Amino acid sequence: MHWFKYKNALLYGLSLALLLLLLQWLEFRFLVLSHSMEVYVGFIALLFTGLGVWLALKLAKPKKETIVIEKEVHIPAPTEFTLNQNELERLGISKRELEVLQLMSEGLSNAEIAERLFVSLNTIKTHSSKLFEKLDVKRRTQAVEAAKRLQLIP
Amino acid sequence: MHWFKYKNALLYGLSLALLLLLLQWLEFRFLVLSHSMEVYVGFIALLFTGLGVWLALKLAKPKKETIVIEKEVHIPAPTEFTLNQNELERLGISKRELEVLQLMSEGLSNAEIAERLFVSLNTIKTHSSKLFEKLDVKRRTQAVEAAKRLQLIP
DNA sequence: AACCCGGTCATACTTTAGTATGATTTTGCC
DNA sequence: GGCAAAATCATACTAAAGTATGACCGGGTT
Repeated sequence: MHWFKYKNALLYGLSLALLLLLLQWLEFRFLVLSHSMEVYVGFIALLFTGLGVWLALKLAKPKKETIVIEKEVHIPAPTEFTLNQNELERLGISKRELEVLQLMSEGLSNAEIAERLFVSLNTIKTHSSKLFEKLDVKRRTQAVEAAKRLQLIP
Repeated sequence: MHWFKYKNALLYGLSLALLLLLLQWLEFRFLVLSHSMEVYVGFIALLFTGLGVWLALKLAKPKKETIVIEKEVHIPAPTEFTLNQNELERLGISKRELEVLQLMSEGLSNAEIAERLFVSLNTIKTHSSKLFEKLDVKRRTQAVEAAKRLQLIP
């Protein structure tokens, strides 16, 4: 049924034809009746002005306005961890101290951490004490809390 | 300077006046030169059709067609916490024990937890000992780790 | 060479955490 | 009312955590 595409064109063509016919008739009438030329021409002008307006309104392409709506989508995804280097430097936390912090957050005891890093228990105690100072906390549990908040550990 | 409002109206009025003048002149010309009526009227029709189109395009409110595009935006957002009741029951963890667990995860010491819950330090020790058993861990840091993994705490 | 810093370790001590055991009270439930 | 689980508390102890202080070493800076 692709003739639908031409429906409008056909309609306009017919309308135009009808108008021309009307024009002919009017011309005849006015000439015969010897009415004034001005009225006739005025009428034509009015008529075709109307036609123009109508055509324009019908055929004018609508302006497309795109509205982008941002839709929030909650992704339970594991926001991949990226270390906050700035905070590290700001707090003056060294590489070794960060290692200790990470193992702490995994629930290891000082003794286990010492074993992992091949150093003595006392060394780990020193590291953790300095860490608590730098993180301004009192206990390892608070240290883990703070470190996670500051993006120092996952 | 409110006369600006009528600028367009004035402009259109003037244009119309000019057109009428042109009309008069054309009429004179065609009548004097005895040109055919049809050509004259056709010209008028064309002219005013154009005028109509122009008027319509100028004055009509532009048709707007809104296109809505939904754009997905990833929000690293606060994955809202929902307690895992199943795990709680499976491990046989009581309400009170869960409370203690939560305060533990906030980095509170046993003494501080006792103060918060208006009970003795020994009570908290008992609770935490039972918790470690149920969670199959040895230390509070591991307990917090495990509890977070099992969705018992945020 | 003198200096600082990070890392290491030790000793000595205090505090907190965690275990074991037993007892009493509270509470929900049949 | 009586039972069981939960909650409370105590004593006594061990283990771990945390503090304070001082020392040593090696790499990099001035």
